[in-house]
Amino acid sequence: MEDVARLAGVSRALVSIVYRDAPGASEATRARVLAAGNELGYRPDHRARLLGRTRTRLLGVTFDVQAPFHGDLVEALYLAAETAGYDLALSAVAPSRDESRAVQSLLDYRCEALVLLGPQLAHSALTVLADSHPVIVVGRKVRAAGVDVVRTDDTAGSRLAVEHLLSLGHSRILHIDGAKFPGAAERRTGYRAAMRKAGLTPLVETGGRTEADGADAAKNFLNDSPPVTAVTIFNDRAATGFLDTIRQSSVEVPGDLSVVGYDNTTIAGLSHIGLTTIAQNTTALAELTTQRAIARLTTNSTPTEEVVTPHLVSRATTAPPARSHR
Amino acid sequence: MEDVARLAGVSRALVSIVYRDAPGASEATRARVLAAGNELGYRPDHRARLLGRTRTRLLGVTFDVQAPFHGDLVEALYLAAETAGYDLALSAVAPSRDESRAVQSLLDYRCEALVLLGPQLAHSALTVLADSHPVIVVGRKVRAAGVDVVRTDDTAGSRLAVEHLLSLGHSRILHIDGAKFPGAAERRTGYRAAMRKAGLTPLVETGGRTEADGADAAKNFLNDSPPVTAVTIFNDRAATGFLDTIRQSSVEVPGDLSVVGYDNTTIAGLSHIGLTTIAQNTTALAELTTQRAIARLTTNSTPTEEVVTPHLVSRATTAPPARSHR
DNA sequence: AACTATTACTAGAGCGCTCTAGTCACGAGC
DNA sequence: GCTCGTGACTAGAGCGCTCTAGTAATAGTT
Repeated sequence: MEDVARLAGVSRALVSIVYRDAPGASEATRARVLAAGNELGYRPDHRARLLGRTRTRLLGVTFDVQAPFHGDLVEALYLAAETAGYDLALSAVAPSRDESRAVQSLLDYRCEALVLLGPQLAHSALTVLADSHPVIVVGRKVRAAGVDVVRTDDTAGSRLAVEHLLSLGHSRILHIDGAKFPGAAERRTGYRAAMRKAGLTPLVETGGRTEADGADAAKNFLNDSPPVTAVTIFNDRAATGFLDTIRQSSVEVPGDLSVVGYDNTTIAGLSHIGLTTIAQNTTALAELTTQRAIARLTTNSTPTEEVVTPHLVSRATTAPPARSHR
Repeated sequence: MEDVARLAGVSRALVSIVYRDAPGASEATRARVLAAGNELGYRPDHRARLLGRTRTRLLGVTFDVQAPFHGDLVEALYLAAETAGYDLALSAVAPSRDESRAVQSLLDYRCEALVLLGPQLAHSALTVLADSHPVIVVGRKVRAAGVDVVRTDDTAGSRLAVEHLLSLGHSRILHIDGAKFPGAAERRTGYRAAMRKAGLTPLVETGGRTEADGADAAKNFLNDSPPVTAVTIFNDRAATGFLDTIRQSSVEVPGDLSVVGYDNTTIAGLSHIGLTTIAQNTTALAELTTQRAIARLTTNSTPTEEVVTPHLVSRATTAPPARSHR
């Protein structure tokens, strides 16, 4: 920085002004400083920059390194944060690295706010964190004090799935749930409500969130062969596992059985899977997340719960029920 | 820090010593300082820490947010880096965020070394980076000047796949390659070499790295129905796409067709997929990567190429060829 | 001509640590 | 009794920025 200042014939402060795009420098010198900087290959030291200023404008994000949906969200968050003039610090959650570890490392970097993607942390832990920092939980409905929540309206999402199937003519619809994972309860509720509203009896089987969980559910399904013509499944990962197993049996999809997933991850859209699914609006989720974080940081806004409406993406795994099953 | 020092009745420097676990403090005061720190909830500011010290001990890692194999590697890297006393900074690569962006942001944080997972950067770009920092490329064979490479012996991996199939009695084996992606050339070469060594004629079809690429290859395969009894595929993602499509046809796996993938990602091991695959040793890759980074940083070691031996994981997608095909 | 505003710029403190160069006390060695 | 070494501790500069307060010069007002 010193060198750039010298080369451009200005003070260090002026260089700082130019590189921050702050007012207080004429166009001429601005150009001169940037030219000097380029010549010397100068790039401001991000750490020092953060140290010096009162606000770090750093958003800490924890994500599951194995969840494709988190990948989509992270990408959207980069975009949203950048346009708002904030920076992202990533911290991965993995089997050998739990969430509290991930969060601690973010705090050590003095992130101003914590964005937790589908966290499994206990309510108490969330409350403790929220004491000292704005905490934005994404994709999980929590009622922890002082915590912002940005999530998809999962109840509505499940309802959409059921309504789609109803409109195709199905009436015997099974739901394979996500056990205790974030969002599972709401998706179960939405399914039940939509079924009752249609005068039908809900039927729920326990599932999970991974492909293996979906495959297990499929095995049970093939064993029990319940009299259903359609299935809504907790998420796309479980749905692909389910599909994969079902397709190895004599049951045809969507001929004998329609299947609806949830999340609209990249994998659902692949032509050979062609999974009908409920799309979460990652862009909206990401934008609301950064908006909330910034509101909490810059105004005395109190935590809110933002709910984003999902929509259905119809692909190849749903069709009217076969005649024999009607 | 000031407060902790005051409470413990020592100087700030002493607090620093204690928190760095550096020599120069008696056990008694060490305990006193830590107690004071705990009471005040003190955690050293990571940014300031990095600024003050000459070495940042920060390893920058770029990874693809959608590649499950990268997820596995990142997890292993956290472990390896931590035991070596280094810290990790993650920067995601995504469709809307290219590698040079990801790398720049790491440099702004003054990472000491760059770890690039399966980078697609041009040789020239790598060389430029390597001019100013140790660069460790993981999982791609590059011959760029000054760049360390840590990778799996992909030629050997492909050979393992072919030998496994040969030992089961196959002789008509097709390879669906990974086009221009990292590792594709070596895997193709290994396949060809193993086939020739067995006196057989290599047969290669163009594939890719995603599930969709694998599914496309499967469609072509079903159209052309080449006279083969086994297929080795570039990676697990493509292999699952391939399998998924094949399983919807009348072709039985492994009855009519054996399939071998590559990477041993979590998904390959799922019971319903049961993909026979070539396992890369992520732990070894991660350890060698940090070792190399540290060697480059602390000694005047010149770049090397470290090659890790893969092994075959036999699951349910391979079996002896059906009689009709022999 | 004397005043205030505004623009362009600079000096220097401060962010929260680390680290070098010390000081001080105490015991060992001759 | 003197030096020397060692372990425990401290003072204060420095890391590379930002930011407040201030100066100098020019323009606008009455």
